[in-house]
Amino acid sequence: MRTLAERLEVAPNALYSHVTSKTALIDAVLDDVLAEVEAPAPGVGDPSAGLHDLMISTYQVLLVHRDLVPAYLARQGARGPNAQRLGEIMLELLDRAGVSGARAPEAMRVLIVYTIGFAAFATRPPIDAGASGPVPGEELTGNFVSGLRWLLAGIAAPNTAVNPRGRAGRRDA
Amino acid sequence: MRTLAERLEVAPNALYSHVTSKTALIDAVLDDVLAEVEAPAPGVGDPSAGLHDLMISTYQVLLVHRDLVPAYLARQGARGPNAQRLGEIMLELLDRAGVSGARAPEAMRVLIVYTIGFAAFATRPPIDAGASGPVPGEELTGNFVSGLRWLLAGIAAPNTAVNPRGRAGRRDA
DNA sequence: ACCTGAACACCGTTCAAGT
DNA sequence: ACCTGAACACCGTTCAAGT
Repeated sequence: MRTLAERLEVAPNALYSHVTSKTALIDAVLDDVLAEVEAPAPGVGDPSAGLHDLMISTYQVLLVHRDLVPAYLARQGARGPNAQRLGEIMLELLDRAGVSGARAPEAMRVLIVYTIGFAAFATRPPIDAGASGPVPGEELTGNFVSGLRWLLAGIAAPNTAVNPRGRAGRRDA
Repeated sequence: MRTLAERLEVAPNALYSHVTSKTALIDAVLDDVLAEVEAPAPGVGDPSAGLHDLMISTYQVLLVHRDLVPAYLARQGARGPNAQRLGEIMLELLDRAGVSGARAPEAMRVLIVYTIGFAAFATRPPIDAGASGPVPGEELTGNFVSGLRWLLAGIAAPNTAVNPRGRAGRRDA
């Protein structure tokens, strides 16, 4: 807060005329950033591909403020208006991909946690405060995409549960 | 640090005779906790089931110190001896599950990020500091397991890539 | 509505000194 | 080897007061 105030050339406590707390500010910033996520128009295109693109866009957008992401993850991706909008889009895509009922919110949460988790993971410890090369964690994007595909493949598969001790998976029968 | 020192009934700076920094302490604690993860003996049992059980055990063990997990995630799961041991076990299981070469470390990282990410996500914001019911986030275990199964199914599947624009996935041809 | 100075109640960490 | 008192350089936040 003090650093931000310095950058705005005001006293630190002046910020509290605009924001109730640091946490609320971070939540607001992250949700603001989510406005830049490129979401496919509802009802058009392959839903699986739509989910694929949506999560990748989310991942890349989160990387812009990657230092704030861990806090965001711990706060369970505080639901701002933009996060809410993306949630609705995800459910629509999942529904068209054949994932509905109790499985839908589960799949959504898994995709969200995976994506935010990877963005938080990409956060490099501040080794060199000066150098500002390409966005760190960008090298991990390929890894993120691989996992995303595995996840989507598993979600799309009818019931390919990898059950530990025999007994084919049947979660909703 | 000051709270810990109080609990140990020593001055805060006394801790620095045993630990170089707060970050190092957290890393050590988390790695210590990882010692409790139940890992299957190498070479025996179904590797897919082994991975399944290993990640679930890791998830549950991390929940014990769930408030430290977000920091741990941001530090990329700092590699202590126990984390290293688990990594080797994972690679062995992946190999026996038919995942080798460049795909193996990718799959490993995906599984780790997913697991730590979910544990970090399970962290509840401290609403009620007093009440200590069952470990929070325990209700999310079912959701975690669902996602884990989807992930393992996707990893195990030969090449069921969900490619955005046609063109069947072939990552290592 | 938006800012300020001053202060409160904290942090992690270092340093010199003790035993 | 392990501890202490004192201090440094910070935090986020509140409060009363100014315009």
